[in-house]
Amino acid sequence: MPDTPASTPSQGRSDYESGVQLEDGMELRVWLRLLTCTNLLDNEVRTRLKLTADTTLPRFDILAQLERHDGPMSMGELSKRLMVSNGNVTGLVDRLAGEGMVIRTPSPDDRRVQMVSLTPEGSKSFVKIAEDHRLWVSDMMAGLSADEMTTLYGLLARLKESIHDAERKNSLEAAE
Amino acid sequence: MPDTPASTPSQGRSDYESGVQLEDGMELRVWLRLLTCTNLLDNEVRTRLKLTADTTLPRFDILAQLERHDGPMSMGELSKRLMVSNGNVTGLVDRLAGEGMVIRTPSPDDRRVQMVSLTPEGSKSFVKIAEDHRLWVSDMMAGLSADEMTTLYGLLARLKESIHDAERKNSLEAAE
DNA sequence: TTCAATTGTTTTAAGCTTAAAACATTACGA
DNA sequence: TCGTAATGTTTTAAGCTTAAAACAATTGAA
Repeated sequence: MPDTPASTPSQGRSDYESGVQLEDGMELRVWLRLLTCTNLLDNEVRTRLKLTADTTLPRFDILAQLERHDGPMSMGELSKRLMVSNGNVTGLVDRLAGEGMVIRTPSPDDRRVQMVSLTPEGSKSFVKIAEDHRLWVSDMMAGLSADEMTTLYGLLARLKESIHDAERKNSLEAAE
Repeated sequence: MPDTPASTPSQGRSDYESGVQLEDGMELRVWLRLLTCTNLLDNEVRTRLKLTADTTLPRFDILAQLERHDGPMSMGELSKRLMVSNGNVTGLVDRLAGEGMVIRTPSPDDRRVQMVSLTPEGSKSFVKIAEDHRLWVSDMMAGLSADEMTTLYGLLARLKESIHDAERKNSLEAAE
C-alpha cells in the first residue's frame, strides 16, 4: 500500500494505488494501476501454483521451455530463452533435478555443455499445471467482454511501442 | 522469452509474448502482454534508479513512505503500509540506516517499537529521485494520446475488478 | 602446434522476499 | 499480582535474482 506513486514496490502485495495524489499525472496513475493488475494476477498465480502443485513460477518456466522444445536443451539455451542469467538457471535446474522433474546429462559433442531434459514425471507434471494455469488466468479475466479484451490488447501494444521508443531515444542520448 | 504462455517468468527480462501460440486464448495473450509492458517499465525504472541514484526500488519505497508521513514511523507501520513482511522491513531499514538515509530510534512509549525517520540527506535524496521517476514514467508513456490513456486506465480498472471478483469467488469455494 | 580469445557453466557475494521461529515487552484477566 | 495472550521486532532458513569471478573446454590465428 505504498502511499506515493513515486514508489513502485517490487514484490509487494497488490494495490499500489492507495496513495495516488490529486496532483499526480495520468502517466503515474496508469503506471500504478498497471502494476496493481499485474501483481494481483501474478500473486494469485504464484499462490495457486504453490498450493496445487507445490512449485514456483521460475521452475514451471523451465519445464515449459523443455516441454515445448523437442529433446534436451543446453543450460545456455535455457538461459537465453528464459532471459535470465546462467547462474540462475544453474540453481533452478539443480532444484528441479532434485525433485526428479528434469535430468542433466553431459553433451557428447562438447564437454563444456550440460543438456537438460524433462523426465516423464516432469512432463506429466507440466501438462497438468499448464492446464490449471490457463484456467486461472481465464477466470480472472472473465469480467471483461471480448471487445474490451481486444481494446486492452491493442492499447497494451501501443504502450509497448511507446516504451520501446523511449528506450531507443534514451540509448541514443547515452551513446553520444 | 518464455516460449509458452503457460509460463510467466517472474523477474525475467521483458518480452513474454514471443512464444504465444495460435491456439492460445485471448486471456493468456492479454496476460502475457500485460506482463511484458509491466516488466519493460519496471526494469527500466530499476535500471535508471541504480544508475542515477545507486539505489533500489524497495529502498526508495521506504523513503517515499517516510517522506509523506509526518514524523517518525514504527517498523510495523512501515511494514503494513508497504505490504511486505516485518523481516523485510528490518533488512531494508538496516541498509538505509547504513547509508545515512534514515535513522532508527527506540520509541519512548513502548520499548518494543523502533521508530524510523528520514535524515535530512534521506529527504533530499528522495525528492530528487521522485522527480526523476515521474519523468521516466511520463517519458515511456508519451506515445499514447490522452484518450488512449483514459481508455487504458478504465480498462485496467475493469480488469482489477474482474480479478477481485475471481478471488472472492475462489475464497468462497475454498471456505465451504 | 600452441596459446590466446571465446564460449559454456558454475560459484560467489549481495540484495530482495517470505514464513516461521525466537525474543522482548506490554496488556489483561483471574 | 501473576501468568498467559497478544503485539512488535529481529533472526533464520530457503528461494529467486543478478553481476562478476572462476573454471573448463573449444576455437582459431600465428
